Amino acid sequence: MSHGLNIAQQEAVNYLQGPCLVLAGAGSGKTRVITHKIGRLIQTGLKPDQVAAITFTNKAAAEMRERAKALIGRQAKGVLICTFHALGVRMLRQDGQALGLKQQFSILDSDDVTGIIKEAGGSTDMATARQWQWIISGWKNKGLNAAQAQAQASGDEDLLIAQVMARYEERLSAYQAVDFDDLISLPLKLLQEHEDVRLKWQQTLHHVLVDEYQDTNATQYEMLKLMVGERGRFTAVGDDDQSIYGWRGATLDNLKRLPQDFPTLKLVKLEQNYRSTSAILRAANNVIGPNPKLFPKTLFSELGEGEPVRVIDCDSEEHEADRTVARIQSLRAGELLTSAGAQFKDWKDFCILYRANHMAKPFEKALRRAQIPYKVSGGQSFFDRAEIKDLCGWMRLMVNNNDDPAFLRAVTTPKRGIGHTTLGTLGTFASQFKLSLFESLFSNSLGSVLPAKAVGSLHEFGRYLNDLQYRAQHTIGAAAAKVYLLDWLKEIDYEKHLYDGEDSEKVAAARWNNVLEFCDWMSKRCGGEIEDASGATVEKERKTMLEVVQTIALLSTISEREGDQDVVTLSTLHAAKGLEWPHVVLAGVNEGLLPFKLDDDDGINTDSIELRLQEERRLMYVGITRAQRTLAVNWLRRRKKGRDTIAGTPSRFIAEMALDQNTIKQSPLEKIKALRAEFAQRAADGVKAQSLAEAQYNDKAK
DNA sequence: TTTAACAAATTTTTT
DNA sequence: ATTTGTTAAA
Repeated sequence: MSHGLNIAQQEAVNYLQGPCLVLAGAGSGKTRVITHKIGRLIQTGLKPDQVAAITFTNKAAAEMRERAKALIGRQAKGVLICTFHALGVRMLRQDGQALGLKQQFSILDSDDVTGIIKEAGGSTDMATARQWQWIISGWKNKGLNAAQAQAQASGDEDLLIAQVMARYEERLSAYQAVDFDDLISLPLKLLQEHEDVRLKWQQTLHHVLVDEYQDTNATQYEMLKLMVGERGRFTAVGDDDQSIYGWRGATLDNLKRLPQDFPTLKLVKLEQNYRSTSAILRAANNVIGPNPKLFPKTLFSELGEGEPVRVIDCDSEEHEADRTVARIQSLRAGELLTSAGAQFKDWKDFCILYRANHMAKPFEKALRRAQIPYKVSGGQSFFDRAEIKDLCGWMRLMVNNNDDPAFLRAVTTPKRGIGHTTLGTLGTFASQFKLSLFESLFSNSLGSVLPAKAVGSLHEFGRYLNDLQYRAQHTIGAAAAKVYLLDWLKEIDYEKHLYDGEDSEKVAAARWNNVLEFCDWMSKRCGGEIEDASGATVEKERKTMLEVVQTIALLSTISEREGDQDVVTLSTLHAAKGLEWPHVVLAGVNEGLLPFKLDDDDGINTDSIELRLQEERRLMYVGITRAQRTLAVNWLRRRKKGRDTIAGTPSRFIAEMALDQNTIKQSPLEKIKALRAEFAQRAADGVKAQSLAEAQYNDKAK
């Protein structure tokens, strides 16, 4: 099992006795180590289902499963490879009853959560609701419940939010629903308070591998500790330089504490990079250099110097997109390369990375104009689309009648003469009698608070839902599911609803297409026959529709086979972690974007500016190290900010890359430095950057 | 009371 | 440019 591994990798794979921490630098083959170690564990006699590998994203889990399958064959199927959250769902479905959670609980997406918090807060607007949601989530990730949050609250606002949190939690349990944070904190509670459950999981899982360990938060670490128990049979793989989820509660403390909590911890460092050229790696090392080191390591590459890193200055977002498209086309034609070597001519060899989702738009436009196929990953997911959320609302309500957010969505789509006034009264009625909205539909005293007409429409809706529910229980397998779904859509006349709601026929058609795709996907998931990678037909476990619906909230992507599409990738830096491309363009590397504006303390972010800067630097590092052969770094002279345009300054990280003078053709390093100094001076003088940009622009016009 | 049309305001990163 | 709150018509 150790063929093709270097010494350090072998060491990590073969150490099975106890806790093991693998410090894996970027591109050092950490997925390889994990998959080989899974194989090794099975080779030494463990059954596949005694091994678990936990990843951070669904995508990473999918890839891991793929790689494991390639290495050890069909046995990989039995290995539990999933995200922390998916593992949490599994635990709660199996043993959640011990916490008073019924098996058919709902998982709320973050929009649902915002809505509930808004309600729980009384008269709060959307923006503050989001802020509070953020803060509450932060508390939950630290393992605090509402009462504890109240106890540690500092200041009136914290106290108020803690009270809202208490009401929010009440509602969740009334709805029999959980949010994303609960998927970690509730299983943790389960393991803490129920010894039988804890022992069961400890006996089941003989070895747990954790990928991207640096991104775990406090509750995840506690959960891991309880899962592996005293014996501490686990392998944590991570890189402190790639920790970019601090804003989500991830903490490097977990890395620091590991050697203390497990004194027998075996430490292995992977320092050879197999991904990038020396030129790229040097830039990466220079950027990360100023950050304090938890475990010092020196990455090296044997792939040779390679192409110099390019810095490209652009006039605007549109200009940047055009230049980037031109660059991609040139590279595909074999131009721009100073040295011969393997060329990468497929669209899928190219990737454009940026800080924030909305930055994808200009690139999408330019790529479409140039007729280059592309995909946007890590943006708005398929399941965030309004039409899909409509359908999921119906299904969630079918699975869990107490799911009030789902009720509200379903009852109003399509419009059936029930509006907010009726729903408002229904809502107060329901909370008065401590019923869910759906339950109160059938209450006898409903007629005393609502006009007969409204009661009639509500009853009709309720009866229809019961009917749907009944049919869903008897619908098993892909073919039946498909018929069921299409019948349902016809009955509620959803297609008409889409065309009515959209003034552009094209958009409506696209939405309807999404709906059909969703039905297709749903029915496939219901099992029966499914084609696997090789096109062979594989029998999958058959599931009822209800079972499938429950897992939807966790998924972010619908296409399971996106790897083999030959398309250019657009992605956020965060979503790009763990991935690599021959040619990478980092877009919008400006002060204020990357690093993101660090100045204003809005009171939400408790971390110091220095800590936040360090995380931004790691983000830049992650971006640079995605590249295998060529890397271009763009910055904007003028960029849009809200409605108006402001002057752009190159990111300090560009200077920190310490590129060779002569490698910066378009924009010499000195020029960047001078420009930055100039802007800094102006800012100090109190001159608004905007007016400076105006002046520059006018100069150019002359 | 519902629904459609209109005005206003809002952009970090993900499960 | 999209999405939320507001107002007017049905």
